[in-house]
Amino acid sequence: MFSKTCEYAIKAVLYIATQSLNNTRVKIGDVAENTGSPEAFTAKILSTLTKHNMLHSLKGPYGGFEIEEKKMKQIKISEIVYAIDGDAIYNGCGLGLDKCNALKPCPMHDKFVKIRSELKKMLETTTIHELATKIKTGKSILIR
Amino acid sequence: MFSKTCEYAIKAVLYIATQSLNNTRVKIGDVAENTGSPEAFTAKILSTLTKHNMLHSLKGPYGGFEIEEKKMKQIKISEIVYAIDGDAIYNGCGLGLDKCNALKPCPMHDKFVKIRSELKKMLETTTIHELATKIKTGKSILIR
DNA sequence: TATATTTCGGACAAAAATATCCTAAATATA
DNA sequence: TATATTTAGGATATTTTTGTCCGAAATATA
Repeated sequence: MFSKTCEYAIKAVLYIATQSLNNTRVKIGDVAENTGSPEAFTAKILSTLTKHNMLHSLKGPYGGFEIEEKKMKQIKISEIVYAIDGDAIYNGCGLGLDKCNALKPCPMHDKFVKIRSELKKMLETTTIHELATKIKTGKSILIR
Repeated sequence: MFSKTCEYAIKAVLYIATQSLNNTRVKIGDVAENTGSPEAFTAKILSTLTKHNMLHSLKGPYGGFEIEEKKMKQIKISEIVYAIDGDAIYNGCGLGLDKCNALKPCPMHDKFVKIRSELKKMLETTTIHELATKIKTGKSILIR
């Protein structure tokens, strides 16, 4: 569904968010350890997300990553997916046709549109805050 | 959603099916040309599908691939996907957790289960014959 | 039987995705 | 100011996916 990179990105953001809910800033090493992701690769991804203004980063001792509660409530999972994987999941043809639309549809077009619009809606209505809260209250996990 | 290999596989099967509806047996070159797929790679894929007993192949002059109308009506898109991509799309965790289930769910588990069960149902209720007919009647296309 | 045609299958190649390493830049603290 | 810590970013490496090539096997036809 998502690329590995995108899975890491979502998990990283959620881990940082849960820690930010406790006013704790986290280092890359912590993120990697608590999401089961490769550290150096995670660093790249966090850098990208920081540039996209989804995270706040601070260099130096006591530095790390954090995310304001206000932002957690604004940012939707769809935005992370879009920043990392682009719009293929939302707009690409399920059979890989260059052009595929209602006028010249691939044989699965209608069926795909239906599924994907639900996927899209789901991602666009799910906030970081909602998921981070699930983790904080022990209702779900990010690793194992 | 699907791997490139799987996209080629579905398109190839559908092309062969539309031709079989006209009692025409097709060669790999025809398949590649009419689905916009690389020929040698398509050959590999068709070989796999033949082994999975989804297609019938014949070597030699006037040989090629075909699929019985009876089979077109039996075989679902889900079977092609499973043969090529395995069950990750049906059972894998959306965030890539090794173990993710209702008891120890990732934060997106419930939402993913909902989407994926619809995707699964869609793939499991769509037959080759249904889609091949759409192509034959000009309602949809496999290329461009 | 000889030849041409076609799929089959193994080895190999290229491209893309995933992952590592290392140095620079920033910054808190002593 | 000197040092330790941490992110940023470029270069490089590894793995996986996608793709090619070529000879072998099968078979229709002359």
